[in-house]
Amino acid sequence: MPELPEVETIVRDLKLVQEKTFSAIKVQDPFVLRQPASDFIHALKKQRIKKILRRGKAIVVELSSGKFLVIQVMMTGQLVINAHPDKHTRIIFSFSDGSSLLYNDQRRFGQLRVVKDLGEINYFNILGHEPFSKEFTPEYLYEVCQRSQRPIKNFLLDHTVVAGIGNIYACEILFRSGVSPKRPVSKIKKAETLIIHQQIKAVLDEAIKYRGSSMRNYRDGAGQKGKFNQLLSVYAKEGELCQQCHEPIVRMVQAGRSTFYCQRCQK
DNA sequence: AGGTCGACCTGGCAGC
DNA sequence: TGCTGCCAGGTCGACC
Repeated sequence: MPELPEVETIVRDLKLVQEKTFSAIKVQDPFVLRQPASDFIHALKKQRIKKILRRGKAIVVELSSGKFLVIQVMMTGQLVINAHPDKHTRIIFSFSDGSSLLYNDQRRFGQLRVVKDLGEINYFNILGHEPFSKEFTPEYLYEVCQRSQRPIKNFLLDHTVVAGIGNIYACEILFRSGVSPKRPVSKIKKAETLIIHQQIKAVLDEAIKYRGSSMRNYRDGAGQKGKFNQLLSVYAKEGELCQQCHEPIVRMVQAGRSTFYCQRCQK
């Protein structure tokens, strides 16, 4: 899905629908719901949106009933305000003031549901620290690294370790840190975890400022693409020359997913 | 028990 | 043009 910066951008854009009240919900494709459509509609109708926040890569909409609408957009989900429905529109939310919000999802991996308690969704129970929380310290990162032999790339993708980092930003963070994606985390020195910790925050923060990266499907709440692509150094740049040493960027597969890196700059 | 892999879906693109 | 195979931002459960 959209990773942390993209979901954060969507959540910020959704401030526009805060305080609005759902008047109608049209389920075009119940496949994306994790409960019967009638339950979903019933739980939302006439509810006012109190607050919208992000946890990991999930969007949490707090309703006036005290329940939560949870949206995981996964790879291709979009939430777009006041747009025209198309063939990928799965849910149409209408508000009492005449405005609307569409949930579009090409691949239908996304999931929506209304719950009383976030603990009903296991994702929230196992999620690690948020990168921008005070709990996410260099000491924490170093300590969890000691307990594993996995390559650092796979480790950064593990949302039970740290929430919100996906394939694009894991690659970029490691490039900026000068650390090879293959390095077993237990072999990473304390000074290096300090740099990686710093780069996690720096890369994600910068990507949020640029409203995320749009490789293919990602769009913000207004239906616009993110602009961080132009600042990517390695992701999807196989064969292009490293901006630092001019060696070609290499692609390899780790845990079934593409990793892009510079063999000379990342040790 | 930690870690990896395939499945879940649809569609775009490269190569033949 | 049309087919095949590969690839894609995530997550979970099965399996080693």
